[in-house]
Amino acid sequence: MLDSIDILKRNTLSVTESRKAILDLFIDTDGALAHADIEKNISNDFDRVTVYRTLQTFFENGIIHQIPTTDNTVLYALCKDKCEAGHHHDEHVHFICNLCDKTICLDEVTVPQVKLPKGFKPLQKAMVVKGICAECKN
Amino acid sequence: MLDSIDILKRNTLSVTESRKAILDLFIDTDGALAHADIEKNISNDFDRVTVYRTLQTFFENGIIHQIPTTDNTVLYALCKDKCEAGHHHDEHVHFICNLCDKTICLDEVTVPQVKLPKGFKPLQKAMVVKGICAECKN
DNA sequence: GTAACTGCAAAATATTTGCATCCTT
DNA sequence: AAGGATGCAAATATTTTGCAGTTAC
Repeated sequence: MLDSIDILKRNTLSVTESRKAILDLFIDTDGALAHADIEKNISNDFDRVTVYRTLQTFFENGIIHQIPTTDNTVLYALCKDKCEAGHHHDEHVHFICNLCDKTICLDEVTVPQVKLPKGFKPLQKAMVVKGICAECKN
Repeated sequence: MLDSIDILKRNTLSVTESRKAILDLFIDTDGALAHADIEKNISNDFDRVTVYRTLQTFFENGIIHQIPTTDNTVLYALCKDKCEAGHHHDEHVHFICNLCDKTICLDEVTVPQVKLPKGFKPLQKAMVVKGICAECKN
């Protein structure tokens, strides 16, 4: 089981209330979170600025990764063990449900290779699929 | 050759200075534009609000499509002929160059199929590849 | 002439920065 | 004790909304 304190220590980050709370929220959430989601769902009230800085720190340390969106937000989701700072292994597909609006990391589904035109050198790739998730299908 | 007036008429939108200018900018740009890019590069000065509303209108009419990003912006790019309002055929790969920072529509590269876990129903998909573009490669 | 588009003003929202204080190690 | 993290205040930036005047058809 994932433990927020473990994760922080493993990344040599000091263990503070806000970091624990935000990390716990990620652990408890089966999906991605935007800044606004965190503000809305966090138990204790932390300063908005703290949330920004915490997300930034987590991202820089490879604890969370970003998911591209088309709505002026950035979504973040927990990285799996293989992620490291600066070298994310988050090339899995992300699924956004049109009904429940959740964004789910399909960790087991890797982004397929794609043949690019001559001269293009791919370094990272991201894939986002929208549709109906397994929960809402029922 | 693409003509802004044609495009507007084809979509039964009235032909105004701002719409022509913004559309011309898209036509002249080999790549995607964010709201900020438009404000920066447009010749005449249009109100910021007009740019927002124009992008919205173009998007709703299927003239431009959105490209997901991880930086609190939305990128827009011209749709090819096959795009129609409400039913975009923009499932091509987008390439973001780490050097020149341009976002390029690889119209000829379609987003590959991907096998999702049981129960997930895909409706749309997007793929963004980062790396070095053919221009910067040299 | 009429409907639609634009610009302006202003409100609402989101993000960043500096600094003093507090907390973790 | 020292460095780093937080909260507050404030500056900056972004997006939305309402309304009056203007323009396209």
